[in-house]
Amino acid sequence: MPPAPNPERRSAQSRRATLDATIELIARDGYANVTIEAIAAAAGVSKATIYRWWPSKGHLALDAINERVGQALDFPDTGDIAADLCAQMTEVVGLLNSDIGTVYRGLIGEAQSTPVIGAAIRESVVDAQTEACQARLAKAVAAGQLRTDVPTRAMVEMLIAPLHYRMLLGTDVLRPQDLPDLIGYCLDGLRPTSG
Amino acid sequence: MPPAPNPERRSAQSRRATLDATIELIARDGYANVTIEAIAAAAGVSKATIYRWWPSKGHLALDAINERVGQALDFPDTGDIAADLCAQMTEVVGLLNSDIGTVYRGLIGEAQSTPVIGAAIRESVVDAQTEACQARLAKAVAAGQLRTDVPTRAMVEMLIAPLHYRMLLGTDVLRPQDLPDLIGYCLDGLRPTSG
Amino acid sequence: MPPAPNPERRSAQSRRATLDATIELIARDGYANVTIEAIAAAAGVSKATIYRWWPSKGHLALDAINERVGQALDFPDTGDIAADLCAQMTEVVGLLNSDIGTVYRGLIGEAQSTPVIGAAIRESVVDAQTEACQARLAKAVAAGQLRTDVPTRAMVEMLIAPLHYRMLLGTDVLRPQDLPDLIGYCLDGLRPTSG
Amino acid sequence: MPPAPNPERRSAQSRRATLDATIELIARDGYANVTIEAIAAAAGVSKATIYRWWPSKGHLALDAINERVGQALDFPDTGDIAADLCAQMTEVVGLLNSDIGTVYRGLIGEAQSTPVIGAAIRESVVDAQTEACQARLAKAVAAGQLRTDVPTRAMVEMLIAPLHYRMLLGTDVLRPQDLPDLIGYCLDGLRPTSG
DNA sequence: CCTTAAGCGAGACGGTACGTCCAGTCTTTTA
DNA sequence: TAAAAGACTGGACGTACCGTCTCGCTTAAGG
Repeated sequence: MPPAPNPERRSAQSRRATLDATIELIARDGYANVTIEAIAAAAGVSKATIYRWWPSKGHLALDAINERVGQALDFPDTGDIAADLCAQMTEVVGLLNSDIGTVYRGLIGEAQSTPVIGAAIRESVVDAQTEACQARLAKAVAAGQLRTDVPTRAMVEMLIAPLHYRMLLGTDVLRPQDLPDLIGYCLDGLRPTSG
Repeated sequence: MPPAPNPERRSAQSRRATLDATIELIARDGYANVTIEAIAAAAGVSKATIYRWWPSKGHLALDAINERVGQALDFPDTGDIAADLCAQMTEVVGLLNSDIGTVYRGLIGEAQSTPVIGAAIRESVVDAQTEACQARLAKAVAAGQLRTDVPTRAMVEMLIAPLHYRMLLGTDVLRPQDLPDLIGYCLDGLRPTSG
Repeated sequence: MPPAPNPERRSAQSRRATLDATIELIARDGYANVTIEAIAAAAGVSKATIYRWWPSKGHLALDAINERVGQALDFPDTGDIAADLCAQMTEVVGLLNSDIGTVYRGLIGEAQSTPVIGAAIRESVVDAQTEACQARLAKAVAAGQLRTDVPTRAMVEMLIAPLHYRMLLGTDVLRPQDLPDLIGYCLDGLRPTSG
Repeated sequence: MPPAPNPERRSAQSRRATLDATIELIARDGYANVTIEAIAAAAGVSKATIYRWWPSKGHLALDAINERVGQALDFPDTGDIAADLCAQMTEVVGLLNSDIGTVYRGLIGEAQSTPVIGAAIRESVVDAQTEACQARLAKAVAAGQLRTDVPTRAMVEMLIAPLHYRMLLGTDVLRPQDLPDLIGYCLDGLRPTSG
């Protein structure tokens, strides 16, 4: 095992170039068709430098995504749960239809054979989003806008799963304008019965 | 290009051994960690024979799945749409939790970087299932049990997407006993408003 | 450990091209400056093929030499020991001043840090030459032309060592016309004392 | 090109540690198996410091040898040429059988592919020894103990070459007790013919 | 005393080659 | 004539050093 490198001496420029090249190449050629060597060449960086800071292509790609998305994608709270969900999910759909989305798709592909990557995706992406969404839904439940007998986690999955399904298995990408209907159908089943 | 081989002279035994080894190895080691060479060795078959009959690991794995699942998984029609959906989806969940599921997961992973495989999965697996489900839902719509203003395709996705989401991104596999609730929440939003 | 390859199926053409490229490149660039990758590229052969048949650059280079020199370099026997030695050693000097000599030098260099190569050189080159020379000298001893109290092995080294010394440590290569004097000085000390 | 470093400010301690580590590591692992990085680590010195003062591993190793051997190894002059040669060469053999010898062997190996090192070895080691030996032999010639028609340079090579030959190509190291015979055979051919 | 300029350790960097592995093609032999 | 066996080219893998570089730290000299 090599001694852990010292992050303080890390070259910011190499880091930047590597992360950028990662996203650019994966967006162009597809996750599995991109090699670490190609990333190194495109970034003008040596392979050793990449391996010094990232243990695998998966970790590198995930890092690249997280860095781009930041801690963004917070849920608004206007009181109108349908509108708020729609606003936030529209942003998500925008991301998924961008280069980031292509990288994300590839990463989920990788995760099917590399459990470590699956765990890392959950930890740094999925869980954060899920919890934020659950929080917003919980407020709606408290406000009497949603049923109390459905766990918010189940609600989240009902809303989010179709996005992933379309991205991973569909031909046509999910368009932002499809969101209101989709959300509507879900909420219809999640509202308290008036009787 | 070599002349297309004559399927009539094909060795049934080699085919069997190859398909079986494919599923066994992928179930054990994960899709991406299995090489064609390993499959050939495990099946006691030569690499050339595999390449003669399948253009890629993806096509081979897909073939192996289809052969196991057959044209099964038809939807029953007892008149009770919730019960019928639950019965069929229980079978699907059973498959996804078996070796077949592992191969299917890996295949969807592959599809993220190999569009041909994505198309092949849709053609031979997804579309058939979707259409069968749509047909059963259409009957329920006609019987006045479901709303007429929601496309059956959208209904199908609401039901099926969470299964895939859990399989591809979850830690805990979806258990059969979770199905009734899941289906219930969906149908609650899909039933005609009584007023 | 990979299964031993089957020599009968070996590609004669790849073997030829590899051995030729080895000698050519080493003669041009010097032993240590030649990489296996460069040999592979120059020979139009893949690295894997080289590693399949030779365990290291040293073994490859030694093979290349042996193949060129063959079992040649036998000692003549005209009855005149001085003339016979001179004739044979002239041939040796010719070889050492050719491409083969450059490879041989490099190989001896390698042997200084890689005992396996040293042993292989001795086994396939040095010992054969030494024994042939000893045999010729033994005849001269039996014929009363050389002292009986000096081991033939010591005689061989007295004759052969200066060639190596000049090759490995000298600036000016040893010229064929220097041989008669060199041999003469040695034999002067090795003839029976007439008194 | 960086400005030449100022030797007056050089750290004597770093120099010592580097030279010692060089000999120790090469004696243990063999010349070619020792990296500059390993020397730096073993000496507790940074790579840059080594590169600041020595242009290559070869120059470093040669420096290490010279520093150990000093200007020693002068030829005695008791009047008995055989005894004097034997005395001095015994010392040489002692050195060659020590750690220094291992380094020297490796260095000669390096010289086969790096002409600069060959020249440096000749300049700082071989030539000095040769000249000293020639000087002693010249005295013997003048004293009528050796032939006048053989260049002293040729005499030196006859004596010295077998030592190198054994060191570079032999299995068994040359033992000190072998020296008298070896020298005897040579001198037998180099003495004036009494008739 | 205080600054400055060098040598120094540490170690990150762009490269190059390593020896291994597998993809996908091809040839030879067996049934 | 399909299939088994397996050698072949090609190319990426992840590792190890190369020789260069930039960083702070120490240390001695000169103002």
